[in-house]
Amino acid sequence: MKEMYPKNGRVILHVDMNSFYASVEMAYDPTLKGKPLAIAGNVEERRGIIVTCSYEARKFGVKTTMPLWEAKKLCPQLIVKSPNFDRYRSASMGMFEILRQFTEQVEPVSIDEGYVDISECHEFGSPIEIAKSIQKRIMATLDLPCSIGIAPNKFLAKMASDMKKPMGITILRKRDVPIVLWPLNTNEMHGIGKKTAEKLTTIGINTIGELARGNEIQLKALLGINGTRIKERANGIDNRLVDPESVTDFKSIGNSTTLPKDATNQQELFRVLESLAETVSVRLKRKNVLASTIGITIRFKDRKTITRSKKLANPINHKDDITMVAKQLLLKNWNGDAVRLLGITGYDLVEHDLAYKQLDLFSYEKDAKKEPLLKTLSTLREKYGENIIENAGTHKGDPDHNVGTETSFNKDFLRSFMNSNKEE
DNA sequence: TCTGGGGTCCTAGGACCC
DNA sequence: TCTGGGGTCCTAGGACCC
Repeated sequence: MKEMYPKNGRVILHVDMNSFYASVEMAYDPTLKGKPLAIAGNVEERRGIIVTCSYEARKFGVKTTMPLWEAKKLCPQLIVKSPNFDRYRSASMGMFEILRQFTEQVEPVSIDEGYVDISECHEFGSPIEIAKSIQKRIMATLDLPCSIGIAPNKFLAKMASDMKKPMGITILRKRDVPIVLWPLNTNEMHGIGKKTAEKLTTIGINTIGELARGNEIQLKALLGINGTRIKERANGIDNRLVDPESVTDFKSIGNSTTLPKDATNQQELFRVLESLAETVSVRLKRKNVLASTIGITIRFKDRKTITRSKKLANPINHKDDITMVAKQLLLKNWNGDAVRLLGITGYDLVEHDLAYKQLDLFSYEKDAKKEPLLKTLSTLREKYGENIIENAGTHKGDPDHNVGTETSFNKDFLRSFMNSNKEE
């Protein structure tokens, strides 16, 4: 083992659940096992696509992202189920709990995959033995299959876990890279999609091997920093650490929906925004954060998609506030064309406690010119009740009307506050 | 009957400030 | 009189992944 993994070398596992949603459904209802099963969004409507499918369904050519009608044409006996995210989330939690039985150095990257740094994990045997134990334990307790890649870094572990499915274990050492990775096309590489692969062909690079030997200046000119990065990866180099904390600092929370049919009616679009805002609000609150930037996504009939966002002076997470900003963004940027999809996303997330701590600091601020803008609408609501904002807005010239004279903040503040979160 | 919904990271231009 | 250079913030879009 010492020879296999040099003293300072790391040992990273990438654990990848096999056709996760479908497997969870099969674990939940074993009569589904061995049958062609697909999980699809919008099953009742015609906009549904395949999210995941069982290996039995794949034999018929059914693939992820394929429209549902097409999948049914390929496989008429296909069993189709709507996703049940609560079920998947709890299976996912079970899976990560098992990984943490070996080490705390676990980094979830999505609901069904994660990295594990087992470099310091000596009491459970060799890397291969650990991978086997993980696989067995996940199968025994959750009835779910997974594939595991073992490598000296994240990139190689990820590439390795993809090589044998289902229930595979693959070791990919750095010295295996020329034989195993270099013959593959660049688009087989994690991090290279259609567009990048196309760009690479314009400078005569088609395989990972050609990329590994590619001209760095040329790659950088073509792809920016990513050019340098993918060349390194093609050479088996990747120094990113396994970071167990990365799950907790999420950057955005959003919700979007493809409308049952394209819409041009403003009231209809407004109602959709209200419902999206509600979901975003609930999710923000569940994670105990507020959003300082609200963005909307509009996809038109022709699939052209635009995003528009507004940075707010004050972080929010109340559904009415999110709705207000989203509606303004829509009014300002919608040209009346038929809309296919609408979405709302909150960015620049601030922890609830932090936002309130800032409030306390600023509640001593008396100088109106220094506008204590860190106060939040939600905070005001909590202190002064649900109607404060609307009332303050309606009672022109007397924003204090419903606040009471004893309150610590002044009209100037409220006015500047209203302005900062309203027009423009 | 084409093509969902959840994200992350990077780039680039303009505003603004010193 | 005819105009630099750097840094940061904000916004929009694109590529990629599951």
